[in-house]
Amino acid sequence: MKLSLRGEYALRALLVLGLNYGDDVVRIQTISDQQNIPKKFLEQILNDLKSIGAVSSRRGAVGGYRLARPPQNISLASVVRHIEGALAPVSCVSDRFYERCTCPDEARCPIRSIMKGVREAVVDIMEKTTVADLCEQARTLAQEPSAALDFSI
Amino acid sequence: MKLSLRGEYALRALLVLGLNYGDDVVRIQTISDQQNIPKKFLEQILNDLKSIGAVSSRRGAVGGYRLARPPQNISLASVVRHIEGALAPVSCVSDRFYERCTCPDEARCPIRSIMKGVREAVVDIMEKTTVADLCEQARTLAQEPSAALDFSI
DNA sequence: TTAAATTATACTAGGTCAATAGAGATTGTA
DNA sequence: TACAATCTCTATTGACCTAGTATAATTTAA
Repeated sequence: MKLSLRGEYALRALLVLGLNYGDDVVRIQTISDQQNIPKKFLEQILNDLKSIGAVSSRRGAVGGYRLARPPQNISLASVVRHIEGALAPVSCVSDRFYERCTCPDEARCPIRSIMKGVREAVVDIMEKTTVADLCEQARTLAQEPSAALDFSI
Repeated sequence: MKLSLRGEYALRALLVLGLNYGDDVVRIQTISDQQNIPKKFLEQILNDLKSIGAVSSRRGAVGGYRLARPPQNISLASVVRHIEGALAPVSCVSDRFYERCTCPDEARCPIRSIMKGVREAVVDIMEKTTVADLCEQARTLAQEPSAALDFSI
């Protein structure tokens, strides 16, 4: 049920780009340093994010990456789906990655009906959360005195 | 974000055993046939489920498996956690499989706070759903005329 | 022209997944 | 007792995936 490191890195990179939205491009090296992500690996990931139009890049001496769309327009669901595949725990309840499973009768499978619920809960959150929400949350947390954080959940 | 086949098979096997709860033991072969699960693979899985006290077995000529506890006492969460590991999408929000991640400041990580929500939603469902619920749902769906199923969701 | 950056492709070590294989232990029954 | 049916246990396999690393090419500003 876990996200790969690749997916996690993608979100963290988008967060950095989101916080710099409107400014100049951000170098891979900068993101790599700030977020402790191996640079060469990050290159691949950012390049990959171009194909869904989440980021765009400028090459050359003062090159780097920026968000290709406003941050409130990039949902976590779209990013994770592209990098990880289905959000659903089993592919027989996935909307865009549907695959028939080997159970005797899909329509009467009780596991399937439970998993539909799980999928819906996950999709709900990931679909409505955007890079803009991440940025807003980051700014809020940054102002919080560190003492208060110890008591959160 | 997906369950492995191993985990799916485990749930399907438990469903069969749940539907036979109170009766005699069920042979691996029977479960394998009913659910289209490779027999040798299923052997491993069932054996594994013994270690969390979900099932027990009888060896020998009329051997087989049965639930070791009442079905309402076996949560999907306990099974999936044992077979797959964390229910959380990132290990820094996992309760029993916690691992620090590489982000610069965990306490102020906005991705983390979103993922906490995802984890909670998943855990909520998986924790409160038991093998008994699967069985009940299976019986309900079995009575449903097939025409009605086409219109579900 | 040079340095700094992205782009592209290929490679790799290690791990996981989904089995399969085969020998062994246990038990009911003829 | 012999035997057949069953679970038990360990090992192995091939395919694929993960998390990178390596290298060379291309683009661009100064």
